[in-house]
Formats: sequence, structure tokens, C-alpha cells
Amino acid sequence: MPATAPTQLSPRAREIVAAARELLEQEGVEGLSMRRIADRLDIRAPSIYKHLPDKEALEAALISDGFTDWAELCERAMRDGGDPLVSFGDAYRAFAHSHPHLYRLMTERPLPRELLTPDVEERAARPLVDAVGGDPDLARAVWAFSHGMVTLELNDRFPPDADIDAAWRRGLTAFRR
Amino acid sequence: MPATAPTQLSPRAREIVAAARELLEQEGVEGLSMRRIADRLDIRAPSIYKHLPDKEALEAALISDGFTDWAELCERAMRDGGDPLVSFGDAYRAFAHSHPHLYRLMTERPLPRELLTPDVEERAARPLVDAVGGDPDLARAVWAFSHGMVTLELNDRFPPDADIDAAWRRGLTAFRR
DNA sequence: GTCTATATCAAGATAGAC
DNA sequence: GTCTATCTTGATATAGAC
Repeated sequence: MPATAPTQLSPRAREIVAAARELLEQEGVEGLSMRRIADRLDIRAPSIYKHLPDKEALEAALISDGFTDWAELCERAMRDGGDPLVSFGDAYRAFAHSHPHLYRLMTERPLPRELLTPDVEERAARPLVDAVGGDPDLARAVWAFSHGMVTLELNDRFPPDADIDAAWRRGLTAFRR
Repeated sequence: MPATAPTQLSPRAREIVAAARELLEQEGVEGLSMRRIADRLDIRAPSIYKHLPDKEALEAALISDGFTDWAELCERAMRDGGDPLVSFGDAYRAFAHSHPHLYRLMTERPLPRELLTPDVEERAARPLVDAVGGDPDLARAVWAFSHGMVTLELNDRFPPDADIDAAWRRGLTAFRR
């Protein structure tokens, strides 16, 4: 029997996912355990399994929510006028920096696509494709640049004196024309 | 007492690191355990601790070796003539694809810099800085683009019909002038 | 240089009572 | 919807004998 995305989570399941999200954002992917999620709700870990099938489903719910949040933020940013690539870069950076651990969960390994809310990945990708006039290769290049900047930054890979704003500008203007 | 990089590993420690590297490249970071490294050498896990202080030191040795391998590959690529950015991109991609799990270990979290072979990080960064004429912002932008492309590719984030070669070309030519 | 025995800890998950 | 009790597995690491 293939795994399928839950059409909807029960209210209680949503509460569990909300607690998991708080835990994830505060402690990181390594700290996200069924036991510790349960602690935050003052229940025992086995109770979670009455509402969600397993940990993979819980992570998939977190990732789906993350995509939705990102899509909303990005759609809003693209509506605000100004250079579309700069708006995109600013939004990308802002999202990753406000939720670094969620961002990691969303990007560090292959997606459990069968478990995600349908179409959520496509929705998250659309604003950038539109912003570059529909050129998929350019969209992928801009995405890769932004993703690379953000992860190198989050992982403290640039030297302390690096001008990270300048590197962002250098990259985005290179793609502008 | 601050942790310090081992000036040199004993011959036996080098054998352990070599076994760990094989295991890492075959099974990934999650599969890299002291027990399983020991298995490959037909010894028990506690014996490892007579040669290396702990797992962190072992990972640091793997990362140092990875930087050295990368630096050698990249230096060679830059000597081979042709467009420097294209040579760099090809080398970056080749390295990440031949050692995806080592690449992950080297990039997915902050580096244990105090434990690395001295200057190995700088050596790994130099060829690109030289290739772009010493402009550090441009070097960082190209690095971010390459790192982003590679991780999105390794994590299967591009759609099946994506023309990944075209996205690489689009990015690298954008940086060329 | 390697061993056994052990400490310590934590993870995901299930059964079945209430 | 939650509980207790439990299974199963696996991790890093230390002590001390050989």
C-alpha cells in the first residue's frame, strides 16, 4: 500500500504539528523527537501515534507547512514592486534566517513527495519562474544561487569579514541581464 | 583545554580513517558509526579510541582529507586552460558527484575548524578567488551558485525533465561578465 | 593493539488497558 | 485520547584485563 498525503489532519494532529514546529525551530532537526514533542504537550510519546502514523508523516506535515509559508511570503514580496530578483533574494534570505531549522528540514534531503500536501512544491516554485519571465534554466540558476548563499551563511562558511550583502548583490545583478 | 588539530595521525589511525571514508561514501553520514567502522577492520569499536580521541576527531580527519582532495582536483582543473569559470564548475560538480556523502559531511554543518589540518580550508578556496581575478564578492557568488546547484541536484530537487546542464551554463555565463 | 564488559542514553514504535 | 509497559535497536564512550 503506497503512502498517501493526508487530505487533512485532525485538529489534534494539527496541535501536535504546531508543537513539533516550535520544537524544531528552537532545537533543530536533531532535537526533534517524538518524546520531546510529547513533552511540550504534556502527554506521552505513544499518544502521538493515535493522531499521526509515524515520524515521517509528521516531518512531511512540517515541510508542507513550510512550503506554504514560503509561498505566501514570496508571493507577497513579488507583488511589492521593485526589482523582482532583488525582491526574491530578500524574501529568500528572510525566510531562511527566520526559520533556519525548518529551512534545513525542507532542503537537506530528498523530499517525501508522496506525503506532502498536493501541489505545494509547485506553488512554492512559481513566483520565481514568473519573476524571470518563464525561463526555467534562469529560474533554476537563481534558485541555486540563493540556496547556496543561504546555506553557506547558515553554516558559517564565509569568513568573518566577508561582505555578504555585496556577494548577494553581485550574484543577483549578474542574473539581471 | 582547547581541542587542537592532530599534527599527524599514526599509521593505524590513518587506516581507521580510510575505512571510515569507505563506509561514509557507501552508506552516508547516517551510517557512519564507530561500530561499523570497526566492523570493516575486523576489530571492536572501543579499539578505535586507542588511536583517535573521539568521533569528532575522526570526522574532522575525513573533512580535512576531503578539502585536500578537492584542492588538488581544483588546482589541476584550473591549470588545464579553457574558461576558468567553466573549469571550476565542472570540477565542483565532478567532486560532489563522485563523493556525495563526503561532500555533505564537508558542507552541511559548521566546520570543526580547530580540529582541521591547518590552512586546508584556505587552500581549498584559493583557486576560485584566483580564477575570478581576486574579487572576493564574485568568488563567493560563484561558490554559492555552484554549491546550490550541487546540493539541489544531489537532493533530487529539480524536476525530472530539468536541463541541469543548461542551468549550469546559464549561471556560469552570467558570472563571466 | 585489541579485547570483554559495561555505563549511559536515546531513539521509533506497538500492545493493550482505561 | 491517553496511559503504562515494553520491544528493539543503536549510538558514544570508558575501565581495565590480556
